[in-house]
Amino acid sequence: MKSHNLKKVGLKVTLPRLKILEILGKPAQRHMSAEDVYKALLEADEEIGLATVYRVLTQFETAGLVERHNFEGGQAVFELSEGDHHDHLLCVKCGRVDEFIDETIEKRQQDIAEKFGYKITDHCLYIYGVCSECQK
Amino acid sequence: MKSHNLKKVGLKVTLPRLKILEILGKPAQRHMSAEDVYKALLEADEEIGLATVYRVLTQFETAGLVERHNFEGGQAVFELSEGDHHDHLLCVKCGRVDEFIDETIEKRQQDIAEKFGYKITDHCLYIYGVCSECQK
DNA sequence: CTGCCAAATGCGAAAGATTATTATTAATAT
DNA sequence: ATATTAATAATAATCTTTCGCATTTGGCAG
Repeated sequence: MKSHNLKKVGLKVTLPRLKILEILGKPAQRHMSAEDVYKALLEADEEIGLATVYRVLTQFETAGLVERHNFEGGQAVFELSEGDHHDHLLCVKCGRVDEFIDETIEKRQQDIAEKFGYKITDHCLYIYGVCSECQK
Repeated sequence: MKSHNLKKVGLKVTLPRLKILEILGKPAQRHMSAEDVYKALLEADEEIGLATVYRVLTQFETAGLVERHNFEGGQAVFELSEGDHHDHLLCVKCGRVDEFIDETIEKRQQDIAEKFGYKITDHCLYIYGVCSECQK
């Protein structure tokens, strides 16, 4: 069933790709770095090289299956994209990530881009802070 | 006069630091990567090591003198901070960067963070697009 | 002004993240 | 089932950033 998506974007259905999709699909661990995905694969007893993970994630990004985020911290983070755009709230203490969408902000961004003469291709909003748990 | 800032944040006034401040201060080239700064220093006939550039930029960031941005493209980018917070519009074709500030968005972010129980420490909004020049 | 000491720098090496190379293997169309 | 083409594994290479340590320098006491 997932293989459907791969075929649709012109990618062969291979075991590494399916496994990586599966890992990213688990709601517990959205927002994973390539390294994270690699480790998760090892834990699932899948012998898939780190280079392959990077290659596949980049292909997925190009195909629009995942989104790449440049959060703070050096490593890019990937997230399965489900059509719905959203922005992010990140806890600087525990690394927790929350997602949100706000129409007012979306609209304002359009207005601003227009005012500057830009044609938007993409945008991202990261709010860093301390989550309720970590404030205690 | 610039050395004033350095002293105020508890950093010794050294030639590398002054030169780096000077480079970042030129309006033509805000938003530079460490490598960019390093090259600019070489062009100004200043023999300052790349490691020092990184070290100094990180210290400046800690001291609040510059801001670090994780734009797309692997390298972090630094910008002299002048008190005024602002967000960024980036052209994906030519690399141009425009700055803006929008109170409506700022306010909404506060509301959202509050709703999720976060205490904001920082935030950044990057709008990627094609600038008016590059649309021609 | 001189010299001391902590702090800063330079250089090279190391670490971390990501991409490229190439021989081998697997997926797909026929 | 087989040929064709793309994907993978493994390793090396690259790029960005940081670290360790010997040397130098800025700030300050005398």
